[in-house]
Amino acid sequence: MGATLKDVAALAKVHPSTVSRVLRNVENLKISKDTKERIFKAINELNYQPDQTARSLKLKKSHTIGLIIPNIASPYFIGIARSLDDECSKNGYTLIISDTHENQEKEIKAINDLYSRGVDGLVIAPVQDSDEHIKDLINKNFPFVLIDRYFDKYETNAVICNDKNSAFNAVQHLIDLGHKRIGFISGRANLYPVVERLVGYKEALLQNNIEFHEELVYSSTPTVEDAYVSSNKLIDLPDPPTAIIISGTVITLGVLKTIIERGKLIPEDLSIIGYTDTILASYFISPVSTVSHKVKEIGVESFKILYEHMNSTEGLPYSKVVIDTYFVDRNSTAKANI
Amino acid sequence: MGATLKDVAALAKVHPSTVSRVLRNVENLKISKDTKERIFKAINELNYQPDQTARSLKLKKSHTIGLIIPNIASPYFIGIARSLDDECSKNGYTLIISDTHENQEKEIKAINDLYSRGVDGLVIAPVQDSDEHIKDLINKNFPFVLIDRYFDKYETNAVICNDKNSAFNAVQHLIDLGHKRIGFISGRANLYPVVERLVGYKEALLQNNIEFHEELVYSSTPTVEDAYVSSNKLIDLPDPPTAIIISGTVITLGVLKTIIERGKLIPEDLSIIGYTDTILASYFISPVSTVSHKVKEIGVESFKILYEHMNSTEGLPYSKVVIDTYFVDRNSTAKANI
DNA sequence: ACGATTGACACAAACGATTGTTTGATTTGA
DNA sequence: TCAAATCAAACAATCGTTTGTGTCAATCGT
Repeated sequence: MGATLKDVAALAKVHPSTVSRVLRNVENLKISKDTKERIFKAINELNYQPDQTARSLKLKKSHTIGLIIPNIASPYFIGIARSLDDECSKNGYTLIISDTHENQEKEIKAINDLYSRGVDGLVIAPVQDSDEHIKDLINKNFPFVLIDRYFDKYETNAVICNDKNSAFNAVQHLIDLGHKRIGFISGRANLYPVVERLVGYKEALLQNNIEFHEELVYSSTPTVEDAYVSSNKLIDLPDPPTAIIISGTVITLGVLKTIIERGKLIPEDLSIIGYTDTILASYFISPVSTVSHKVKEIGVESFKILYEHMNSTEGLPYSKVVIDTYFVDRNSTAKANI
Repeated sequence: MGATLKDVAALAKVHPSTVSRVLRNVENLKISKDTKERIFKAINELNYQPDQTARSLKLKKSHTIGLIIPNIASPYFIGIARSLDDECSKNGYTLIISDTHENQEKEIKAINDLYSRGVDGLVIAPVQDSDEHIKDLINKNFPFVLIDRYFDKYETNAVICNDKNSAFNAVQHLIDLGHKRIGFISGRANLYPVVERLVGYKEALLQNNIEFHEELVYSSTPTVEDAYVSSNKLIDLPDPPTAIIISGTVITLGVLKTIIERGKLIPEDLSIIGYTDTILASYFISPVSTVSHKVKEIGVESFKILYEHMNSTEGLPYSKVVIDTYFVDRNSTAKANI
């Protein structure tokens, strides 16, 4: 395609290695001013741009990192992607985003693909249907950090949210308003955040001497349709919940659909607290109070950790960062009317 | 990192070139079964994965394409990205997404970065503040396709939407309902789709003998805040519009904010038609009828065109594909009450 | 004034693959 | 039976950089 180092060198009548050193501004470099000028002139004239592929091959560094997320359409993950992308740009890295569609095979393929493409590190929100490939990465000593989701059985870098706490607080908030029958609807049950939130949910009940009822808890695929079905079942219960915790943006939409159809008023008939991160939550048919995540921080922290691990040969200890959540009140909760 | 061709070759006691040929399954290849088996065994044993960087360097093909979009948080562009990503996966390409934040400099940087990283082609939704860099790509004869936005002054590959028509139809729809004062709020005025939509808007008015009023048209930055300001100005007009065409998702949110605050009812007090592509539009405070885009087709078509241009040395003619839009009625328009 | 330093660059070997060309061995054909 | 054809695999150059090591002249110190 374009001009190469050799072309530049030929035009400037020097050796390619000299051009390379001038370009990289190697330390303790002794090159005459005249030569430098000739080189820069040649570079301009030929509009030379270094071939990053060749550099990567030689340097064994691509200045590229991969982000593997289950759903590129989710505002939550996109927020993280954007933040991570910003950090990358600032530091001269290029980000490659891979969408696994919450599919374990695609995730494994993506990891292999990116690895073999020579990314320097990986940020992964794993599907969590299996974990052998994660173990592989650990064994290879390849730099990566898990986000949002975590495997208790492995020690890895991770940036996760305070899910247990946030759920505990949300439930406590509802209990304080007099609610006793509190529903919990979420996406896939095996996901770390869902597990943790459920733990927080149960702990809050326990601490307030409220019995846990299995029938108030629904997990499903993260689709509007499934959430619609789940929420309808909840409402159809003989003794339906007076409040619902909703785990996930898409799930929230499904629940809203039910609520509209059933003519329920929020928060008069039903209090809801969602987990979602988007300005859109304010514009929902009925605005939803949410437990929100500092998505920006997740991106920043994961880059920071990854950066350290990419640029150190010694076995750095793993970092596990827990990011706090915050509650955004949009008046979708009210006192239980008993 | 991992094992190389050489390692495999050594273990299998053959020459690296043999391993390479066996792996790529070169045509007319004569290799004894025994040797092949030894090679595959070695590959498995060493868990060999070819170094794509080295391949790219040698083959001058990276099987990578770049997508440059102004806003990765926009449901519209994410839809395109997802579709394009799917096409890429299907065809063994990796997609690198670059977010320009609607910033011209970042776009230029992104193009240079991706080019120098050796992507085989580019899909670009340009910021359209300048176009010299687009001309550069043309001169370099580098494969790329413009999406959503287009430069009338250059002939390039492009996949764009039928914006003039869609706006014409939307306005006609409103006129048919008896509306005469129809507002138009959009993001940046210099963007191709905005320009086209405005043309369609004006044509519809003209054809129905309705005078065009400058004060009914607002363009701004694509932010909730600006759209909020614009829509307030529209409503504060001595003779305010009875219907509004809203160009863009974020702009729609700003208008909705105004409408809620001012206590207007949709569609009783005000008819609105939005341009946005997302299931979310159904869940807005007031669902918005929209002109929607076949985002999936945009991804598919742009990949198809790009693929052809990447894999042909002869100067292929440029393709310009126009994708039709479709109207989704969510009852946000009603007869003008005069 | 003469060896030692240093300045300014050139040389050449990598990095890990691909591929046109050779080489030696085996088989074929007449 | 022996040259020609075919088979199976090795050799070596190359992609565009980077970087350790040479080299040769000019300058330095004493």
